[in-house]
Amino acid sequence: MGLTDLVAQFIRSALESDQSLELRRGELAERFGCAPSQINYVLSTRFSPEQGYIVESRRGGGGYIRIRRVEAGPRLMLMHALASVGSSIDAASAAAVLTNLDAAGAITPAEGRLMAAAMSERALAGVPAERKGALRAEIFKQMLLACADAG
Amino acid sequence: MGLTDLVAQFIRSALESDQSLELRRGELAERFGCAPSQINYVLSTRFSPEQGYIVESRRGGGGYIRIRRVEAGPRLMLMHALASVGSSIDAASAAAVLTNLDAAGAITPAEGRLMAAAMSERALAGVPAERKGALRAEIFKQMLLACADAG
DNA sequence: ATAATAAAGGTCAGAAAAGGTCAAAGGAGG
DNA sequence: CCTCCTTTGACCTTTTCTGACCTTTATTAT
Repeated sequence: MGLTDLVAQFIRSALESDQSLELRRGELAERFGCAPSQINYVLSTRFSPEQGYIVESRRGGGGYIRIRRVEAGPRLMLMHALASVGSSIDAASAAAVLTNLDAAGAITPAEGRLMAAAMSERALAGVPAERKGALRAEIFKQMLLACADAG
Repeated sequence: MGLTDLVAQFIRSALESDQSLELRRGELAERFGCAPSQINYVLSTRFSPEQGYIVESRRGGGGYIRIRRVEAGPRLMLMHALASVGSSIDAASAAAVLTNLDAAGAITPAEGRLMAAAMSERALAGVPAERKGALRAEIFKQMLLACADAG
């Protein structure tokens, strides 16, 4: 497992016991023997708002980084997801939304994988680049509606 | 025996002891003294979904290729369905396939609805008629693969 | 008070480390 | 010779990681 995933795992497990966690970028970097900016990379790729996290920070002496997990009810999350899709979306963002929905229990892991597959670059290869995002959004919305229907 | 079959043999025997195997494309290529892209050729001609294998990969630092054999049962049925889809399919035929899979217990009703929604006329509105069938087939196959992936 | 200094964290470009694609050359068999 | 399967190489995309440089905040010296 790469450094990024190690750090991400460390943070996730810390978030399991406490619902919000505060840390020092420098300390964490030192603990994992990496460049401090690596921590920013982990945060931006693994703890984005789309994935259901809020990250706040403060610079200067006594600075810190605070990470919080945000969760709403399943129903609300589905609606919120539907609204957030808009008229175009890329595969990575869609996957992040799905991760979030799964974590909140709004969809099952199997449903998440299914939807991700339907919208993957692979599935939509052959669609002109300029139309891909819009098509993905349309498919996504139809699937989310089907989910909301079932639930 | 050609290179392709040698590599295929190597992978198959590794899959005999372990049900899933993870490897580095570069390493394998080096071991067999061939171009890395040769590995892709082996995988696509000898370890396709139609042949009962699921291949996943990841690029970038720490990247890998994972190969899994699908055993008999519902999963294999999904693979067969996948093989039957072909390069183009209309919504009605897709629905028929889904009905069969559901009846056979290979997918849940919820998964069926989800897939149907992803391939619905509604979702694919805006796609030129002459491309719609091919796109639906591609999406369908990716979704079936994702289903087989689960578990 | 003000100015300098120290102590955080932020950004971004670029190198490095994988794997992917595709067209074209090579070979074996009919 | 012709066709199909193999094999390669050039070029591409994705993901990770680092280092140089920047901004913000707190503390300390004048």
